Amino acid sequence: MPPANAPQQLQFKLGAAVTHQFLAPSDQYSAYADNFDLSLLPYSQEASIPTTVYQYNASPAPQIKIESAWDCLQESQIIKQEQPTAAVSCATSSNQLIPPPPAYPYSAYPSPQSSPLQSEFASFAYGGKYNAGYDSLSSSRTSLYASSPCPSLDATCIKQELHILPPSPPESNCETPSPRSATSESIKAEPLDADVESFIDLNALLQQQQHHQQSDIKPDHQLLRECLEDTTFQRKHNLKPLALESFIGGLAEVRGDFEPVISLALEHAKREADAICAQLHISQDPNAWSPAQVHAWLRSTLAQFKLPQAVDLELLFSENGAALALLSEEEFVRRLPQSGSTLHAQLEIWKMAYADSSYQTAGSQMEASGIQAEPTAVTTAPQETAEMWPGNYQLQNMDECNEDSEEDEELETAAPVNAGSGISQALSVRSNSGGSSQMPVKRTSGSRAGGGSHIHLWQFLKELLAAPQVNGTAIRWIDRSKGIFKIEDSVRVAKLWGRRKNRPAMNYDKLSRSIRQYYKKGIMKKTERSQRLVYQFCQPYHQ
DNA sequence: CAGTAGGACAAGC
DNA sequence: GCTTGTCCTACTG
Repeated sequence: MPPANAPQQLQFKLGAAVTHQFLAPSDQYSAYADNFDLSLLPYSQEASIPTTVYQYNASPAPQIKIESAWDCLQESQIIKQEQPTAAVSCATSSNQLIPPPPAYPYSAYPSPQSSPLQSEFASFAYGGKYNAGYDSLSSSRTSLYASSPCPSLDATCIKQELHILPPSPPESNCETPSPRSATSESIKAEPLDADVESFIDLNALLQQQQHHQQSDIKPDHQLLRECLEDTTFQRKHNLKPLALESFIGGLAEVRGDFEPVISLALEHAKREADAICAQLHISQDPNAWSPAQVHAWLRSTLAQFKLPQAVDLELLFSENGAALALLSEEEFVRRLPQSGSTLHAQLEIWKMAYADSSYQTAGSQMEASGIQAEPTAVTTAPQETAEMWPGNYQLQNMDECNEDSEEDEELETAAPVNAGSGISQALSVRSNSGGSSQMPVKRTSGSRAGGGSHIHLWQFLKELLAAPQVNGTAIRWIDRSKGIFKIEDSVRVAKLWGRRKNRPAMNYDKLSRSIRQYYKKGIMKKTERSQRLVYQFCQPYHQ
C-alpha cells in the first residue's frame, strides 16, 4: 500500500512540473522539492524553449505529449520488476512517448472535465485512492501507476513536450471538451510558432547550472520557494499558470496513449480476479453476485488489503452484486470509513476489467460470426465461463510502443496506439448515450509483428470514431445515427492507418482508394450530398 | 491543390 | 478468393 499522501504528492508534482507556478502549502513544497529542484528553471537562461507552450495557432492538430512523469513511472516501477515484459522494453526505449495513465471508467467518471468527480479521476489516473486496487492486483507490475511512482522523480525525468489540443470544431460532436475549451480561464499564453517543439532537457540544465547548485544551496527549500515565486521564467517563455485541474482534464485527450499500461494492468487485474473468483466460487461479473457472494468478495478484499474485517459486514452490505456496483464511494466510506474507499476502488477495477473482457467477448463473437453480423450489445453480459478473462490482448500495444519512432510520436497522442484495444474501446462504447452500442470492432490479435494486423479499414475507422476524445480532431461523427463521419485530418488518419497496418507509405490517397472499394461492397458510401472527406457507413456497418 | 472516382495489378493472408 | 496496397489517369471544386 502506498503512503496515504502519495496521491496528493504525485498530483502535486505533475501539476508543478507543468505549471512552474502554483500555490500550495509548504509541506507540499517540501514534498516536491525532495524530488525535483525547480531552482534550475529560473536560472536557465540558455533554455530558449519553454517547458510548457500553448499553441493556439498550431495546426492542424496540436497534441499533448507528456513524457516526464510517466518515464519516471516506468523507470521507477516497471524496470524493477522481475518479469521482463513488453512494458519494460517500452520503458527502456529512449524518448518514446509515454504510456498514458489509465482510462477512467466512464460509467464511474463520466466527464473528467465537468464532473464533480474530477478529482477522483485525477486520483485514479495518478495513483490516487485507486492505488490500493492496483497495488493489490498482484505483486508488482500492476502497481505501474498505483504505488506512488515518483519518489525518484528527478531532473532526468522531466522532459516535456506539451501541446494542448485545440478546441474541437464548432460542429464537432466530440463528447469531451478540449482542454482549451474546458480551461480557457486557466490557460493563457501568447501564441507561439506552431512548429516549435517545446521541451526542456533538464539534464542539460542540470549540467549548466551545477555551479548554482553547489554554491547557492539554501536551507528548507528556500530557493525552491523563491523560484516558485519568481515569474521571470514564465514571462520570458510566455508561460502562464495552468490550473492543475485543467492539466488533469486535458489528459483525457491522451488517454489513449496510456492504453498499453491500462491493458497491462487490466491483464493482471483479470488474472488476480480470476484466481479470486475460482477461490470464492463467484462470477467475475460483480453484477452477478448474490449477497452472500458480495460478502465473500468483500471479506476477501479486506483480507487482501489487510484491512480490518467488519464484524457486521453482512448487515452493512445487504445488496447483491448489481446493487453493490451502483454504490458510490461515499456510500462505501460511510459504511466502512477505513476501508470503504479501497473496496470501492477495487470494485471499480473489477467492473472495468469485466467490462473489458465482456467487450472483447462480444468482439470475438462478432469476429467468429462474421463481420456482417449485427452488432452485439457490449453491455450485455456474457454468460459466465471459466475463461471469461482474456489473456492474450494485453501486450499487443507494446510492440508498437517499442517501434515508435520519434517522428511518429505525434501520432501517438492523436490516437490510441491501438485504438481497438483495451478499455478505451469498451468504455467508449459504454459511454454512448442512448444506450446504443457500436458495432464492436474486431480485435486485433496479439501478433501483429512484421505484417500489420488483419483489421479492416472500416473497422479501424470505427475505432477512431469510437474515441472522439482522442481522435476528434482527426475523424469524427457527423451523424452517428446515420453512420456519417468526416475525416478532419486526412493525413493523420492515413498515417494512423499506416501505422496500424505497418504500412509506412500509407497516405490518404491509398486509404481513400480502399474506402472507395467499400462502395461496391456495400460497406461504405458517399453521403447523398457528397462532401469532401465525408463518408457514410452502410447498414449494418454502423450502429 | 486536395479530394474524388475508378481501373489495373500485385501482395499477403 | 478476398482484401488491401500501390500506381495510375481523369475529373472536380
